[in-house]
Amino acid sequence: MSEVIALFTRASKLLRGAADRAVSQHGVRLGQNLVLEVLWESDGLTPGEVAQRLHVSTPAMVQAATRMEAAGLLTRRRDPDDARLVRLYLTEHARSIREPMQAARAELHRRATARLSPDELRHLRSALTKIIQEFAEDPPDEDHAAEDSQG
Amino acid sequence: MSEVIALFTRASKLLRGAADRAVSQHGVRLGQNLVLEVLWESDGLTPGEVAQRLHVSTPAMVQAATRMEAAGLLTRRRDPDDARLVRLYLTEHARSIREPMQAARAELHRRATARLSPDELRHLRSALTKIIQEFAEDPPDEDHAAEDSQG
DNA sequence: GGGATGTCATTAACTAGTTAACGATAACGC
DNA sequence: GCGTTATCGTTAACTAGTTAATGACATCCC
Repeated sequence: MSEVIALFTRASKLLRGAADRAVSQHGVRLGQNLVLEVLWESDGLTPGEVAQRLHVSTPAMVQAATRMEAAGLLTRRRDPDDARLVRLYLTEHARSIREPMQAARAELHRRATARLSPDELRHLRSALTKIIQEFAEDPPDEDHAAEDSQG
Repeated sequence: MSEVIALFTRASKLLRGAADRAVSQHGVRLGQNLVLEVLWESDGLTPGEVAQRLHVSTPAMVQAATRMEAAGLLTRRRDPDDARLVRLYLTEHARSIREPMQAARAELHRRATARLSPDELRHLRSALTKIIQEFAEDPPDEDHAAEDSQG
């Protein structure tokens, strides 16, 4: 049908597949690397906090944590001050793969934008941001925002 | 991180959620409407054929067919000429919701592109097509292609 | 015509997400 | 201090996708 949403779906799936293959080389599954990226920045978050940052439900994060625990990527520890809370701590191994994983992410980004001119890339970011704004209640994650700044 | 891939993922998820809510009103789940759209056009395809058109695996389509059969949306019938094949036929009910479902899809499209100028929309389609070309072995579904023709 | 090969759908086991229900623990009100 | 309420993580049941293994049926070739 070649309409925007169909193109979007297709591109999204292809990107997802490429990302999965990329991170799999380091024994990590797609989605797990997003958790890693959050915890590399701030270790010891709770499942709920990570879920919120990744825009997924808490149960999804709990299940991911269980798998990642089994894979030796993180450990759960009860918060000593509030026994309702669980805190997620990365293992030494998870910290050790930070560099190569980030290199893989950079390479994926390079490839995704390979056929786009800087101008097209700027347009794309702008369009994506507008779509996000249309559908999100929360504003679209303005770390150092993409708005119209041609970073 | 506000980089293109992150924006992409976020937009994709939001679009997916909006699409799910839209089709749910008609008792259909996300993904099922894609199957419906294929079968509305050509009823009686095999699971493998539908899977190929939707770029999903055959088992995924088989499972979707099972759920859709349980939901009264389609029936399976063995091909009389080749007993390996199963053919999927829509029920009367599935055919009856074609119009409202397509209206919902149009509305979703309208909303997704609400904040984009025609020029931005054209840029977006072009960029998405280029990303698809970068990652797909198959060319990106050229029904009446989006390439650079400013339809 | 009958055995090797190919082509289907299906099942199994998995990742990954959802909502709803549950259970433990804090925190608040009195 | 103790019951109610709120806040966590977890589990359960589901949709939706993947790859790998099965099994039924065609086809090819001899």
